[in-house]
Amino acid sequence: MTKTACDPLLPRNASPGRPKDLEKRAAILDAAKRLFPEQGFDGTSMDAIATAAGVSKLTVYSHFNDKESLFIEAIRDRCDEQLPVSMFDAAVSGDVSDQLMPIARAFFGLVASPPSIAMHRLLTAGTKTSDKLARLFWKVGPVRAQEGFACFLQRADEAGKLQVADPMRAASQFFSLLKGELHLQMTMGCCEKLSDAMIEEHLVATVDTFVRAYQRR
Amino acid sequence: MTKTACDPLLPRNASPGRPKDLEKRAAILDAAKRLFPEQGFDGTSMDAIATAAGVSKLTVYSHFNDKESLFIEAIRDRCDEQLPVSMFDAAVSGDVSDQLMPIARAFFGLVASPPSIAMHRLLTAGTKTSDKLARLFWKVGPVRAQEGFACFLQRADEAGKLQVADPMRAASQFFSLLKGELHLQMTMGCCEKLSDAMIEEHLVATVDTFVRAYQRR
DNA sequence: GTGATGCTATACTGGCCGGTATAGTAATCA
DNA sequence: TGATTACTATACCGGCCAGTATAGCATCAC
Repeated sequence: MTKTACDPLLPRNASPGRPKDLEKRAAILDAAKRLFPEQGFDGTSMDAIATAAGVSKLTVYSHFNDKESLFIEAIRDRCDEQLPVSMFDAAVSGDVSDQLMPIARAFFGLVASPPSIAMHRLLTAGTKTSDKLARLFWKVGPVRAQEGFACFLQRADEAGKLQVADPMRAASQFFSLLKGELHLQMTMGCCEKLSDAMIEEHLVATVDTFVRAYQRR
Repeated sequence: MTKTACDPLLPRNASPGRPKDLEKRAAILDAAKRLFPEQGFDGTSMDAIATAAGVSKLTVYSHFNDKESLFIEAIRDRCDEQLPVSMFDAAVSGDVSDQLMPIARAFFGLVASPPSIAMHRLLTAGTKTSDKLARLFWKVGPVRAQEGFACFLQRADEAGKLQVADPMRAASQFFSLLKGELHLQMTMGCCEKLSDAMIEEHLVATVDTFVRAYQRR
């Protein structure tokens, strides 16, 4: 029997000619995901992206309609990647502070990472483009994390470890405290050194304050 | 007697020709202070500033060396203007929460104002130029406010109203809580509506949490 | 093979912008 | 009055960039 190269069960490639190279598309997207956060929207030229991807500029335009489309896809990808999968599904047991500390470390490590800082800058740049993105990011980023952590807090409340009337607000407060002035300094780029000891001290103080505010009374 | 126009007691105008028009300089600076926050550094052209100031572009360059110099002077001016003069000098008396609420309202009103948001965006833009500025802003802005509030907290501690072991950290935490996710949403530009009721609710919850964490025990 | 399409290289258009040049007018001093 | 300087208007330079055009080569389906 003749094994036709075009399996009718697979998604039919409508166009007869040479198919687009998906690896090139990925390379372009990778370059965009790296360059946009590094240099901003205005600061990143399509030529630079094409060069970084090892591809001609026209190829970039054949895969993506224009600069804005590419930007949006790149940022959306980054959001998905950085989303912590399941950080809050631990059962409530033992000392609450001991359970909060790893969560605090993970969250701070996430938002304080250079890609997250770069991301944050892009989203707060106030561009027309970044507005649509910000709404999208808000749903898949902060909101999802808050819901997960609020869930954990509710379980802690039910287990009698904490007293949390409004878990979503408490979760939001916890994350705000965690970011704190350190995160602000980082986004501004005027962070002196930020030793690990300082960070750990900050995390401990944050968990401490949070537990004092929401301890059972 | 002849009243010479050149009073030797006044600062001597070294140059013989026509003096620079200080009003024009002020107009340029005003335009820059308005346009830079609105449109960012890259997004604001020197032509636009000259036009907005009702002045020729060359006059702009005669008063300011280049775009970066103008940017720095404009932002520095804004920082000085928005600095809250003395917000924390109230004596500690009566219910602490009642004293914290006006501070919370004032601080939130300040950082949530459109000029502050625009300012914040500029400082976190990550430009080479904004780095120097951020350090400068850090001293005259957040640090000064934290010192003032930390002073208030220390007095509250000494009066037995609160129990604050580390006033500076507590002050930082209070401000972080106050900004919270609302401020983040604003800087991203995806704030839905933000009714006054929501804001007041947020402020009350913040003060409440803060007092619970730092109440005397 | 044939035809259709993807990719590359290069060059180009049109526009914006930072900064400069020129030439003329206005204001101030001696 | 004359010298000097500020200011305006306009034009220009050089550079960067988004996006397009052209022409040739590469790769796929049939």
